[in-house]
Amino acid sequence: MPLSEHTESVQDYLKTIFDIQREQGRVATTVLAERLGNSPASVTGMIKKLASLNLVDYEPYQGVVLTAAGEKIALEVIRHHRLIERYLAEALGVPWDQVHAEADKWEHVLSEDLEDRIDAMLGYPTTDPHGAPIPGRDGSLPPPHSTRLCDLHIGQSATIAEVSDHDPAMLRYFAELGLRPGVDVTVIAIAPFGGPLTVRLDNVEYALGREVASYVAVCDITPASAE
Amino acid sequence: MPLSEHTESVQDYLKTIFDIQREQGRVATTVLAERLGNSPASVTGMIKKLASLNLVDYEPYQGVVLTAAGEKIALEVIRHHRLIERYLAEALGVPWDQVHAEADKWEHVLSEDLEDRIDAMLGYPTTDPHGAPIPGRDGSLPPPHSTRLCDLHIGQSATIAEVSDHDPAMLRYFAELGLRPGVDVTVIAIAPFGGPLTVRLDNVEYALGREVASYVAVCDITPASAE
DNA sequence: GGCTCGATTTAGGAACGCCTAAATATGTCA
DNA sequence: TGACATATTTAGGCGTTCCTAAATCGAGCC
Repeated sequence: MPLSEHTESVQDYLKTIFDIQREQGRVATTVLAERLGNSPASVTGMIKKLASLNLVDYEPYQGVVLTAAGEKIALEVIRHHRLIERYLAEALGVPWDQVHAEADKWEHVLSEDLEDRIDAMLGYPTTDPHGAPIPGRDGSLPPPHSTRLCDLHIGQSATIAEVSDHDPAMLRYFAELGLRPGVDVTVIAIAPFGGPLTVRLDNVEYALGREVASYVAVCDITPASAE
Repeated sequence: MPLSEHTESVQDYLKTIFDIQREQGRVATTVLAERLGNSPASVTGMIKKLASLNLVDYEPYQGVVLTAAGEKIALEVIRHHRLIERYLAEALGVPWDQVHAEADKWEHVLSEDLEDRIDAMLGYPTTDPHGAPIPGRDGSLPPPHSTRLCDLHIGQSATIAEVSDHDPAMLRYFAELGLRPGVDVTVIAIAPFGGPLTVRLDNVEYALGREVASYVAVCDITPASAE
């Protein structure tokens, strides 16, 4: 059953369930409600509908998990979303803190034909501007990054793989620092008692809050004290 | 009141009312219903809503006319639509018989910011791929073309100004003929009793049905028998 | 083992945009 | 002028998605 047979609401629910599921496994009603900005009661109603469409497995009081069919649709929506983000940034110069909001609207009206044209025009990209992977047309998606910037030890270097796109203000902050996917980072110091990390980016040192650093995923990590 | 404060339905109604009004003056319920693919009863309901929003002047049993506020919104929607059509054709290579359907979906989710970026990227175009004028940001729009291809006399030449985009199959036919805005055309013969016109396009002669020729607007007409 | 608090579901309802069927207005033609 | 055909509106309803308020479940704590 193609994407377009489902309402925008259904698509948004599936996309959001997929995201939460990646982080937390089973998806609780309240968590979903909060992420979507709806009341828990409304979410229960929609969940029942999704269950009757066999898009989620629903256990009352126990939350939901996507079925294979639901996951397939979620991945199509996410593919649209990330491809559009990439296109907006690359072809139209939209700042990276704005592409998410824009893509949230566009993703629901993108035809398959246009999706293919955009994909080809961009040279079949594999990540969006925040470093998040773009699912393949076949629904393939690499596993999430296992290491965050805040997990590194002093002296370790790594490459920025992905930054969270949930807060536009944080994205503007990252942009100011030059902290973006593909850039190398080295941890210079870690203050005790949950204090800030000192990192070097492009030969400049910055102090980053521990929480902010948890929103940055890294890869290609060097062994500790390589420096 | 900005565009985005109105539902997609309202935007579609206003856009369609504007189009019909240009051709026929006051807009009858039935005509609007047919163009939108809705039942007349549904249209009456929506018309009342538009009237209560002061977007149309409604006289029961007499149809509607846009108010200044309604016209402003209609022009914004049409600007979005035609700018997107142009963008799709030019930047993404979408065939001109498909841009209309695609734009009908995209027009409702285009932010002002993105509108400006697209406008600039295209070099502030004044027409869409079918030759229809793109309203200015200020709502300005040139008057409709006064002459159609079927209005020309034998021997007259003119330039194609605009073709109707209502039928994708007809657009594909026009594309085959090389009949597109900006191309010069000369009327070689006109068969009697409503018969076909023979026209020359790019040094090739074609016979065109009278009705088809009525869907083509022309400009820069030479005096009769210039040839 | 009962209690209580937070999470979740049920109940009831609203706005929107569409529908069909039935009633009513309009305008034209004899 | 009256009757008919057509255009239009009214009445009643449906599906979707959301809401608030009230009931109910579940799990940890005393």
